[in-house]
Parts: sequence; C-alpha cells; structure tokens
Amino acid sequence: MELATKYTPEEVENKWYKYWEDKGLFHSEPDARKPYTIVIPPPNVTGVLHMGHMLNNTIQDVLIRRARMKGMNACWAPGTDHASIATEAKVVNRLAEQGIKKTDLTRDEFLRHAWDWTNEHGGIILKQLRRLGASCDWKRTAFTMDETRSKSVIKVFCDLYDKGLIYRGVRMVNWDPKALTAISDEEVVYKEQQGKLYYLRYKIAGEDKYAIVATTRPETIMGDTAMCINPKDPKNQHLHGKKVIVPLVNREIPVIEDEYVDIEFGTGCLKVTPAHDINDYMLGEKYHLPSIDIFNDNGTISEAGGMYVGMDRFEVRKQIVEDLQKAGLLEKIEDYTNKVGFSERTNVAIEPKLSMQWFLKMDRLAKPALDVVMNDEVKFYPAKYKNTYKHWMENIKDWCISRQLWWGHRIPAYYLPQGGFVVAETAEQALEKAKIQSNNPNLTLDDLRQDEDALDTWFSSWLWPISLFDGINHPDNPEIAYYYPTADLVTGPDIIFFWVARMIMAGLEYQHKIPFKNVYFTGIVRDKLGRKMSKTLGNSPDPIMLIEKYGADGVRMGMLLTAPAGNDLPFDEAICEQGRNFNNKIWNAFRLVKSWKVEDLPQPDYARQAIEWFKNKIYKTQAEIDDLFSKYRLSEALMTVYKLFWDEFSAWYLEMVKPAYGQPIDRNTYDTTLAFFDHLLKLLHPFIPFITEELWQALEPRKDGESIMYAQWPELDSIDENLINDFENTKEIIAGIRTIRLQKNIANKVAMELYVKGQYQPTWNAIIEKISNIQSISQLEHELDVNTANFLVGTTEFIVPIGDMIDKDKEIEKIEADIKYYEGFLLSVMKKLGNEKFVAHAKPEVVELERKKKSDAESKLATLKESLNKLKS
RNA sequence: GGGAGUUUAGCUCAGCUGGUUUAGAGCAUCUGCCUUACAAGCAGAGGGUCAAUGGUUCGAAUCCAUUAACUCCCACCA
Repeated sequence: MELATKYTPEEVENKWYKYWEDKGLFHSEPDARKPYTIVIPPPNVTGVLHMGHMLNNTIQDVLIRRARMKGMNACWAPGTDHASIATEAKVVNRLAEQGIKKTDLTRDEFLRHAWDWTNEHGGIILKQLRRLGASCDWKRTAFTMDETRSKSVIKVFCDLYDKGLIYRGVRMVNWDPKALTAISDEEVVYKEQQGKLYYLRYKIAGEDKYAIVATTRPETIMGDTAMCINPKDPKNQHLHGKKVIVPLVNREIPVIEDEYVDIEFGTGCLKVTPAHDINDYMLGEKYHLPSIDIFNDNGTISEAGGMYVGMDRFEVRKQIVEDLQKAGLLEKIEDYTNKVGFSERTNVAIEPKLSMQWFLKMDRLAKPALDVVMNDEVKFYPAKYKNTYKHWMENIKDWCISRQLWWGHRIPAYYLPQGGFVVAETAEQALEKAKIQSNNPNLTLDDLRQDEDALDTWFSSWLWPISLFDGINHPDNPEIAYYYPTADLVTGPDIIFFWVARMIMAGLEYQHKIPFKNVYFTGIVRDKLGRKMSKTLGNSPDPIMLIEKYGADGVRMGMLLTAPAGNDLPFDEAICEQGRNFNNKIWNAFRLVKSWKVEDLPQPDYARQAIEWFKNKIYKTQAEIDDLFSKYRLSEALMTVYKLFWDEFSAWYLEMVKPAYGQPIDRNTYDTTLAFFDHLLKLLHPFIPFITEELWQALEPRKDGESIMYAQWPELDSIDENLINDFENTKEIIAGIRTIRLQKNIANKVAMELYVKGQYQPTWNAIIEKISNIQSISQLEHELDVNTANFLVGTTEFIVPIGDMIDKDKEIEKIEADIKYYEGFLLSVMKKLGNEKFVAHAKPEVVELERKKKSDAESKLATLKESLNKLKS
C-alpha cells in the first residue's frame, strides 16, 4: 500500500466517527461490568462550540475512552440546557427584528417561537462535539426541558415545597431591567466603574442650614424616606432629632441614627432609600420606614416617583444633577470609583428591587453537601477549591429560584380565586387540593391561575446527574441504580456554586448518595496574552476552523498539552501544530514499519537487545502514565506518552531494528514491532482517537465492528529498572560518538573503532555497532599512537581514533571547560563533606552518596587532565 | 475590606514530605544536515543568581516571616 508522506486527518476522522456511531460503539446499557459514568455539563441549547467547550469535552472524552479500554462500562451521557435567560433574550431579539414585541404575544405564542428557535439551533453544538471525536452515548441525549427532565423539576419543586423548604416572599432581589426578571446573587457580576460622588444639600427643617449627603445615585432621591447619621458622629450631633427636606422633591423626612453609617464616608450623612438599596432596605425594616418604589420594571421612573416619570434611570441622573445645580442644591461633585453590579446575561446595571419571589431554604441542604467535600468523599482537583466551596457553603443564603420569564419550567403554584395558593405537579392535582383548601367542591380548572414565573435554569441543572437516568421520577430504576453515582465531573470553577455545589445537595437529598466521586476543574481558556476569550475582542478562534486546519486529534493535543487542572491556559493556536506534527510522526512511523519486507531470517543480536530494552521501557512508561491519570494530571500523561512514542520508539527503537535499505527484516522482530505499535496506539487512543483507530485498523485485518475503542488497555508486566538505566548509558555512548562525528565532520558511512577505558559491560555492543557504524568495541590495552577524540559516560572513558581529523585547539578548549565544571562540582561536594556537622547530622546514605559523587568527580577529573596533557604534548 | 492562589530558561509548566540536580521537560532559538519513514524531519548546542529580603538548618527552588507584582473568589460601604 502506498501511503502519503503527510497525514491528512479530515477523511480519516469523518470515516471513523461514522463507523463508531453506526456500530453503536458509544452506547452503553447496564451489565455485569463496572460502570463508569460521566454526565456532560449541558451546553446552552442556543450555544455554539467555543474553546472552553473544546477543552472541557476533550478531557471528558479522554477519561471516558480510557475507562472503556480498561474494561469498564463507560457511559458519557450528553444533553443540552434550555438556558432560560440567555435563550429568552435571543428569542426576544429575533422577534424584535421582525417587529414583534414580547408583550404583544401571549405566553403560548411566545413559547412556540422559543421552541422553534430551539429546534433550529438546538442540535448545532452537539454536532460540533462529534467533530471533536466526543464518544457520547447520543441515544441518551437529553434536554433540560424535555418531558422526563421537566417532570423531574416539577416533582422536586413540589417535594421541597411539601418539606417546607420552598417559600414565597417579598425580598430585595437583583432586578435585571432589560430581561425584566429577578436574578440570583450568583448571576450578578460586580465591575469597577469610574463614577461620580454627588454632594446634595438637604435643608434642615425649620433652620436655614443644610445637611450634606454624598451619594452615587442622585436619581433615587424621590425614594428617600429618611436620612441616617451615626449616633457617635460628633460633627453631626446637631442633626439629632431633626427633620430634613429632600431637595427638589421638597418632602420632609426624619433623621434617624444607626451605627451602620460610616462616620468617615462623605459627610457622615446617608440618604435612606429603602426600595432601591439593600442596606437601606435593612434600615427601613429596622426603623419601620415607608418605602417608595420609584422605578418601573424596565428602569424608568414610575408614577410613584412623582417627577421625571417615564424617563430612564441614567437619563434622570443627568437631568437631576442639572436641576439640582440650578436650584443651588448641589454642593460639589467628586470623581469616585465604585463597584456596580451588572447582570451576567444582559450586561445592564442591576437595580435592587423589592419584589415577590420564590425562595429555596439552603441551610439544611448545604450541611451534608459541605461534609462530603471536606471529607473527600467527593474529591476536588485541584484541592484548593475545597476552600472556596467551604466558604460559600458556610455562608449560604436562600436561593431565589423564580424568574420573571416564560422560557423555562413554570412554577407549579396555582392561585385560588379567594386568595391563597396550592402547589401540585399537575393542574388536576392542584384543583383537587384547591377544592379541599377552599372548601369549595365546585371549583373548576378555570378558577385557578397558575403562577406566571419560570424557575431558575439551575433548578433543572442541579438535578442533571439524577434526572438523566430518570432517577427523580423513578428513584429505584435499574439505570439510576447502575450509573449513579457518576465517576467524574469535568467543569469550570466559575460554576462551582451555581452547579457543582447544588448538584451535590440534590444528589444527597434525592439519591442519598454523592452525584460524582471526582470533580476536575479546568482552567479558563484565555488568549496568548492572557485575556479572556470574548466575541468583542475577537480573540477566540473558531474550534471547527482549528479542527479543519490541524485535525481533531491535533487540536485535542493542543488543548491538553497546555491544560494542567485548575490553571488558566493561555491558548496559542501554534500549540495545535505540535499536535499535528505528532500525528504526522505516528503516521510516518507506521509507513516505515509497513514498508518492511519480512523474511524468515535469524534475529540479529541488535534487534533482540532493542526489543528487550523497549519492552521494559514501555511498561515502565505505562506505569507512569497510569499514575499520572490517577492524579488527573492529563497534560503530563500526554507528554509522557508523546515522548515515549517520539523519542524512545521512533528515535531509538525503530532506528535500532530498522534493516538496512532494501534489506528484509526477520519475522520475529517484525511481529514484535507490530505488537509494540499496537501497544502504543492503545496508550495514545484516549488522547488522539482518530489516527489511532485508522492505524490500528491498518495494522492487521480486523473484523467488522471491531475498534481500538474496545481494545483492552495492556496489563502491566514486571519491569527491570537496572536494564533501563543501563541502556540510558548506552544512549550516552551513542550520543558521544554522534557528537564526535558531527564535530569532526566524519560521515556516518565511515566506520570507526571504539576503545573503552574503565569498567564496561558489553551487553549492548550490537546496538552501538549498528547505530553508530562501529566496527569493533574493545578494551584499551595500551595507549593509541593516533589522534583520538574522547568522551566520558559515567566514570568510563570512550576513545575513538580519528586519524588526522582533529582540531587540537577546539579539543583543548572543550576539555578545559569540562575540567572547570567538575572542579566546581567537586568543590561543592568537598564543602559538604568537609563540614563535620553535615557528616554528623545527615542520613548515612546521603553522606555515602556525597562520597560517591566525590570519588566519581575525582576520577573524571583525572581522566580529563590526562587527556589534556596528552593533547598538549 | 476578607480569603485563596500564583511568581522557576524567550513561552507554557514539572520539581510530592528540604540532601542521587553548583536546577528539569516540551515548545521556541541557534548550528549543521533535503542521511531512501517523517524538513510537520534528523543530529547537536546555548539559555535560569528558582520574584525580593531576612530567618530556621550541617544543607533551602523546596520550611517560616516580611515585602512586591499578578490572578481569582467572597463581601451591603452610600
């Protein structure tokens, strides 16, 4: 078979992905094997694949493929998330482009549009994951709003309500004036803002004096219902018991006193607007202040504001500052930097707002969920996130689970005509409850009004590991019993609270077991300048373009080579080149092996020796890889197998067994080499599934439906460490000869002789002779009377006669540099050994080691000096 | 304001409980090679007072303290 010198991934990748899928190789059903489950962090249904997904899913695929090869029943369950706010925002935008306002539509009409959108865009990201090689069990693809998942959510809501953990109440919430919904604390991002601090003059009632209040939000003065000072503030004692007049508004408000106020800030006077600031709200509660809500839901001024009605909050700020100025009620303006909360989704400034919302009590759920992480039942990689987790769990607040959105799971609460409500899984059940509660058997479904709000998206995501296997609706079904708890969760640290913590809570509450044993936190993918990837910066490469350019295997390697757990990774496209080059290397190694003509010949010594060495080397490296995997050090595991293939197998092993040009290879060596290749492909497969499948299939005839995916991970064999170390010396000898050839410009074709002075085991002679074109290796009996080049390996000196090709000055220079190094080294060792305290305190084996270093260095020095003298004479 | 983390070659990172290393890897760089698997390659070389200072110790990149820079998380300072 003629193979191109360069590997072209595209065709290969499409072919094998189709094969895997057609043969049902990704699918899992419960059986007698040990389960190994991963649930995908469901990407937003409207999303397209970005670099974060690439990283995250590559890691999951590596883990799942490896588990599969290790004989476990691997199940990677995929799906998408309905992403309430994000999706609704996109649908609203698309409708707006068509000139349709959301408010013009009924709920049902809007939902039809949303489902259309979902059906159009919903599959994109999952298709893209296939390009990456993700071995998800696609038959299990779920959606957080499909029937099973929706039923699960509603069931859990009702259950938690019945347990008294869900309540309804008026609270200060983070209001998103663009999305027109409340959002949770976790969805607010605080950003530093270059703003102004305005000093407003509040006239003291009945006096001709003013109290000055510093505020960043002058537009809220219509909502002021008090001024507050610190009772311990000496400079404001004169305000005690007074009333002041709100500027422009001309409303009288009392001066109250509370130690909350910072004496040092501004003038020590605080305006209190209970409806629009969380702290003011608390003051309002404490001192029974009235609360005036001056904003509409969209952030414009409401009727209650009395002035500027209908204007946007930021417009009002400008206007009111002007008006205050004109009225002489503005003392001064200072530059001021403060932090303002923004909605994560819509990126508009959050408005603290009092509103009726649904909450979930968290204390009871949090306690056991904290314990399982602290005692490592659920292990975090890296472990530093245990701290973050602990802090949040110990200070957890109730979760605002209602959203004023239509796209999502509608809250199953039904209001009765005469007040009150019931919570039930279906309208019919609600009606039954309502009849009893209202003592009115004549109630009909039309009398009930279902709550308009939808649930927070995370209220479905937190059930994901359970609901994927239908464990909420049927807690004892065979699937959940088999696949749960899952093995590993791979996700970003940014959703440790949103998602990870809550899944642990839900898992313990509804399955009484942890949802996963290990959590691998990936870093955030940044650009090579360390900036976050974002659409506006345009610094995020399109993953599909990368795959087209470097192949999926190449991109997977690129991601993994720079992705130690928990560290951010500055992604540089160039790293994919390294992956692509490596694939090409494997390809060409395969071409070489397959080009050999096989004959029944005796096995040469050098081949026997090479095989003996590489057999040990491969097992030793595999043990290292296994160890690295157990610590989730995937980058290092990949680098280890990369070096095994490139350096040890290609650069050493293949060079050693390679027959001379045109010559045949003996069958035994050939078969063993194929076996090594097979072994290496298996070790590589979890990282680079496509090329390994292609070559594994080409290695020998396979049955239809066979795949490297199910080839068993090789069992470890005993390892002869001494043999491996000994061979490292052999490599040094060969390198020494190479250096001499290079420096003296002696072609590889020119055969040379090698003399040895000192201790030497001729175990690997055949290899040295073959690789370095050495005619004979012999112990040095007496000084040679020709020019030589020398080098040291350990304490043994190797001498190559080189006739008249020597450059004496260069040689002397080199030896002198060596002598300088060893003298310095010897000095540091002598210093240690000369130190009585060292000899007395250090462990005997350490002292012994230093002594050995000393004698080795001494003998090396002696040899070097001897060579130097000889050269100089 | 509180907490966590990071700081080792040009870049990305190893270096676990201090002593087989007067510091290692990959990439990049430089030099020589189109040597019949691979120039997406081969052979070789250079490159770091381990952020700074002080301490503990016979011995510190490694432990402790202080400082600096960066990153992240949490928090109601108008």
